Order: sequence, then C-alpha cells, then structure tokens
Amino acid sequence: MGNQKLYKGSLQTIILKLLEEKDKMYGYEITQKVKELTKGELNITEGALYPALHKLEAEGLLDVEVAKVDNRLRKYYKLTENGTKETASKLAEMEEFLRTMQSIVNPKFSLE
Amino acid sequence: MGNQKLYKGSLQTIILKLLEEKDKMYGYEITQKVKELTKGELNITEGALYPALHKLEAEGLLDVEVAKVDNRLRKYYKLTENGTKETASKLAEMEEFLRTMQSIVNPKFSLE
DNA sequence: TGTTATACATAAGAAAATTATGCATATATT
DNA sequence: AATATATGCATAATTTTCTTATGTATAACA
Repeated sequence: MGNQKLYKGSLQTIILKLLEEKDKMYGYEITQKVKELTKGELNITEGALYPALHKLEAEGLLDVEVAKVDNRLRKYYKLTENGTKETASKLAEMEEFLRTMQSIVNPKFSLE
Repeated sequence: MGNQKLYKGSLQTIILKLLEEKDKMYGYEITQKVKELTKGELNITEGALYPALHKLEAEGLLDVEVAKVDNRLRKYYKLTENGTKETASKLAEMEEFLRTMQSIVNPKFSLE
C-alpha cells in the first residue's frame, strides 16, 4: 500500500462510523468490511484494532456483548448513547480535516 | 483544534507540497504558510517540523542552504531531483487516501 | 524594559500504529 | 489423514510520529 501511515489517527473514527451504519459488529467483521470498502487499500491489523476497541469501550463509547457462533467466540460492539454523540463529533472533525488537506494538496479544486 | 491527531503522518507530504509550489522555503515560513492556508486549523509545532526537515534532508529529498537575514539565521530548503519525484508519489498517495476516507465517512457522495 | 515575533534546535514523553507471537476452532485442500 | 487457510480473539515489544518542554539568540514593539 505505501500510504498506510496516512491512516494513523483515523482508526477510531472509522470504527465509530461503521458502527453508526451497522448497529453492531465484531472485530474480525470490521477488518473485512474496511478491506472491502477500501478495495484492499487499508488493512487494519489486529494489533491496532483490538486495543482500539478496548479503548473505545473503556471510554464508554462502545458496549460489548459476547456471543458464540459455530463454537467460536465473537465480541459484538455497539455504540452507547455517548458513543453516538462522539461519532457525530469525530465525523465532523474528519470532514474538516479532509477539506483542509484537499485545500493544501489540491488548491485549485478547493475554492469552494 | 481537537483534530490535530488526524494530521499524523501527513507532515512530510505537506512540506513537500509547499516546496513544490514555492521552490525554496525556510522552516518558520512553512509554519506560517500552513497556519494561513488552514486558517489556523493546523499549527505545525517546531518539535515536529525541524526533525521532519532534517529527515527529508537526510533522505536526499531536500537540499539546504543557509542564509543570514536581518542578522538572523535562516535555513532555506528546496526539493532535490529525487525529492520532486517523491513529492509526486506522496501526493498521489495522499489523494488516494483522501478519496478513500471520503468514501468511508460520506459514502453517498463518493459514487463518482 | 518586558513581551511578542522571528528563527533555529533537541530531549523527554505520549499516542498510535506495526510486527511478532500466542491460543483456539472451522473449513478447504492435497 | 495431514496441512493450509480462514475465522476470531488477545497481548507484548518495538517503531514512528507526534506533543510538550526547554534552550539559544536577535528584532520589533509597547
């Protein structure tokens, strides 16, 4: 990929956004969904994902619910009320960031 | 700002892009230019900027030229030949990243 | 004369990732 | 039957990249 490092700092927002769309997801599902959405460009590693999920849970933005499917463990995460608010806020910040970066790397197309 | 952390990983690209536009700039000038371009949203700290410039120089992407203006030191940086190539490459990666993030946070507007 | 602006630099620490490793079950392949 | 790949979780060690704090020095302004 090469540009993986650009995604640094955006993982939390990505997780929250996916959970805003789907209501409840488990870790592995998130990695697959992101791979699909980005056509393979972004591959979330487990070493990044699980600590991020745990942190969001610890901050009270996610609730977790354990399930057993096909004799295998799954941890379903969903937004808390607070998580929903925080998602809106983080998405707004992300959009601002994207606009700003656009205006830097492609000034001509950002006269708005 | 709040969303400063989203810029993590994009500093090199920003520096290179500015130098592609202006030919030669010094550190302090870069911080001011970025502040102006982003309407104060992004404030590059010295602790991030100077190490980044030194690294780009060490990698052979930038040449440095020292000048004395008003009895104060300035270090002007400019792109090397290799730096120009790398800039194009990094800008392409950045644009890909921005497109991808757009498509994640705002799927409706990214059907292109 | 003290504060703000200009101009460089580095060190300590924090945040967020990568890489490596581990455990366990299910499914597909040879 | 054995092996590899996929599913599913987790953590530890390390690296990268930043923030925060600190240092030096000159110029301009109040």
